[in-house]
This record gives sequence, C-alpha cells and structure tokens, in this order.
Amino acid sequence: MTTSRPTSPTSPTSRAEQRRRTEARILDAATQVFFSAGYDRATIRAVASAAGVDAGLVMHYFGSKQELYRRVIDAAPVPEVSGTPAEAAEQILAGLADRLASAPAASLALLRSMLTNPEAASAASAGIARYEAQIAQAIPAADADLRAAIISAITLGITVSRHLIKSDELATADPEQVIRLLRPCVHSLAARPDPSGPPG
Amino acid sequence: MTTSRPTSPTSPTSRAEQRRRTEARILDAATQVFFSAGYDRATIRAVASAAGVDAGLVMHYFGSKQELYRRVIDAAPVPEVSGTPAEAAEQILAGLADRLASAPAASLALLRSMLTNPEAASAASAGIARYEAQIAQAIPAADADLRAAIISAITLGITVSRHLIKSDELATADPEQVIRLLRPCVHSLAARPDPSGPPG
DNA sequence: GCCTTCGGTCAACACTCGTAGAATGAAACG
DNA sequence: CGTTTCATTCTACGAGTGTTGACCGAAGGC
Repeated sequence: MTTSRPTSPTSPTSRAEQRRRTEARILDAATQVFFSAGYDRATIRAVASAAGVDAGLVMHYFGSKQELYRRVIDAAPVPEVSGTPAEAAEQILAGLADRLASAPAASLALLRSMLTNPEAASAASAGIARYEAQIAQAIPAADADLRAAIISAITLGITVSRHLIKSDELATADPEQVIRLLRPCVHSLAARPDPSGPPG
Repeated sequence: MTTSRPTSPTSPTSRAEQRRRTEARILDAATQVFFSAGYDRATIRAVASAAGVDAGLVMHYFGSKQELYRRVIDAAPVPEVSGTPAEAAEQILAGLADRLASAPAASLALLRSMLTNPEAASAASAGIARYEAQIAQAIPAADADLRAAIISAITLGITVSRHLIKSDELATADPEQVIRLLRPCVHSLAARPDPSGPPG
C-alpha cells in the first residue's frame, strides 16, 4: 500500500526494523491477552490474531507459549516505593488508588495467570517478590519482610476483589473511601504501631 | 466381593443406595479436583478417575461440567461471624489463622476457579457475598458493607499469598505473627477507628 | 541479474477436552 | 422363569489446543 522505496539500502522499514516492530506488537498483544484471559485460556491464536499475524509466527519468534509468557512477565514494570515509612505507605496507597480507579494493571495479569497455571506461577511470583522488596526496604523493622509481604497481600486482595471478583461492594465503591479506610492499616504496618498494644 | 443377599428386597446395597453413594463419591472427588486444579484445568475425566468411575457416569448424573461445579459450590460451607465488633474481628482472625495453618480451604477453591473461568465466577461470588454479609451484620457503621468487603478482601489476599502464590515471606511465616500484625487492621475496620483521625 | 536470507502464511499433526449414544450386565419385579 | 429397569462402561465425535514443517515472496548481498 505505502509507496516504498526498494532501492534504498536502509529503507524506512528495513527487514530488521520490521521484525523488531512485529515482535513488539506480538508482545503487546500477548500482554493484553494474558491479562484478560489468564495463562490457560489465553491462546497463541488469540495473541496472533490480536497482533495481526499468524500463530506460527508467534511460535517462530518466541519458541513456546511459556516462553512468550515469561517475556511478558519480564517486561512488566514494578512500581517504585521509597522514602520514610509514612511516605512509602502513601506511595503504596496512591498506587493502589490508581489500580482501583483505572483498568486493572499488569500485576493483575500476573496474578490471574499465576493462579491458573503452576508453571506460570514460578515466573510470576518473581514479579511480586520484586514489589515486596521495594516495600520492605522502606520499613525500619526487624520483621520488615513479613510486613511488606502482608501489605502486598492486602493490596492484592483489594485489587482482586474489585477487578476480578467484581460482584463486590468493592467493585462499585469510591476508591478514595477505600483508601481512607485502608490508610491506618497500611501505616500501622509500615511504621511500628502503638507500642502499648494489645496483650500477647 | 461382599456376600450380597440378592433375595432380600432391600439389600444392604440397594440400587438407590448404591447410586446415592456413588453420586456422593463423585461430588467429593469433584470438590477436591476443582480445588486443586481450578475450573478450567479440572477435567471430568480426572474427577471420574478420582471417584473410581467412568467419565460418562459423571455426565450422566450431573449433566455437565458447569452443573457439577455449581453443585460443589452450593455444598461449600461459610464460616459464621457474630457478636460485638471486637468479637467478630477475633472470629475473623481466628478463621484466618486456621486457614493459614492448615491446608487451603474451600474458599480457595472458589477463588481459583473464579479467577479462571468467567462462568464459574458468578456461581462462586455468591459464596463470598455470603461471607461478607456475615461480617457486615456485626459492624455498627453506616459503611458496614464496604468495611466488610475490605476485611474479606484482606483475608483473601493473605490466604492467596500464602497458599497460592507461595514464594512469599508469608508462606513460611508463623501464622500467629501474621495474625498479630493484622489484628489492629481488622479491629480498626470492624469498629470505628480513632475519631480524631487523619485530615480528609 | 542471480541467489541467498528471512519475515510471514498455510495446512496439518497429535493431543485433550466435554459430551453423546450404544452396549453390558446385574438388580428388581412379575 | 422372562422382562424391564438402571447403574455403569465403552467407543467415538467434533471442537480447540500447542506446535511443526513446507511453502511463498520480497529484501539484501554479490
């Protein structure tokens, strides 16, 4: 369709460039498909169709469905958390608010796939571990790792309840109200809570 | 194998009784298979094999895979929550402690299947809604439903992180320590928190 | 201009799944 | 006894899956 100039040695769409673009397009489509369907229900043909190519090409470029999934996971970003415990807590809450307000993020894709497929689980849990490490480094407590894991689990549960289970009170709630109710929880976990706490 | 007495009108294993037993055995096997595999990865053949019968018999008795799944969900129990907010909070924490210490419960099966299959989701979310209603009735606040949903989401996130994601700090943590860290959260959600709270 | 390289498509294989229907054989009943 | 009922199994179909290899056509080096 386009007026290509075949005589040019490095044409605007050289072979290598074309390949790079197609591969990126497949990866984007795979991210979307894996998210909305989960690992098992996601099909190579669906990814190929969404990318506008043939299923065989997906296999040709990525080798296998598992390898394609691993590439998707590796490309998923991890939100940054830093500063004082209080600042970190607010960053976590802000990130959660984003996830509540907008369409579900990549982390949801990880989760759904993880719950679906045992082989996908090991690849995906690495992504969550990265997020927990981010949180843990901002918590000045001996059990920082456990606290970070709990915080991560809470945000995960909230996000899952809203976006995946849906039939929830949470699905229709105002994100800000959820955050407001959750704020003392996250802060009490990020910073050491009232030392005159309940009896053990 | 057993010395049957065919002359007896109602033999120790009459036809109706035999059918009842087989059906119950299939339902038990289905519960187990649906739990450990999720809806999609669970196969009629696996259920049949676990029950020691043929796949066709499962279809003959339950009509379809979805119908079998619905029967499994309907049979799943919901933990009771009642009393004052503080008492309810402790009951919730105790239930969570049980789920952390022992093997994953039926609720996990619901969740996994729910996340896997959209048709299974509607059947399973009813079970979670029942649990949230239990919690909400014990919370004396205008936004009791939302608070209950958040509490349910938190316990869900914790359970998922420990039993399904596994590669967590949570997977190896002492359940009591998790409960201790979580106690102020649940209590602050069940009862109204400090009225001199943070600025809106 | 010729020949290689390679992005991309097509058709097919082997497998598993849910499901349907015929076949079997023992129990219930006259 | 014969006949009917019914729990149970066997066999098979059709659809969908990941994966493969042959094939096509244009880009790129000589």
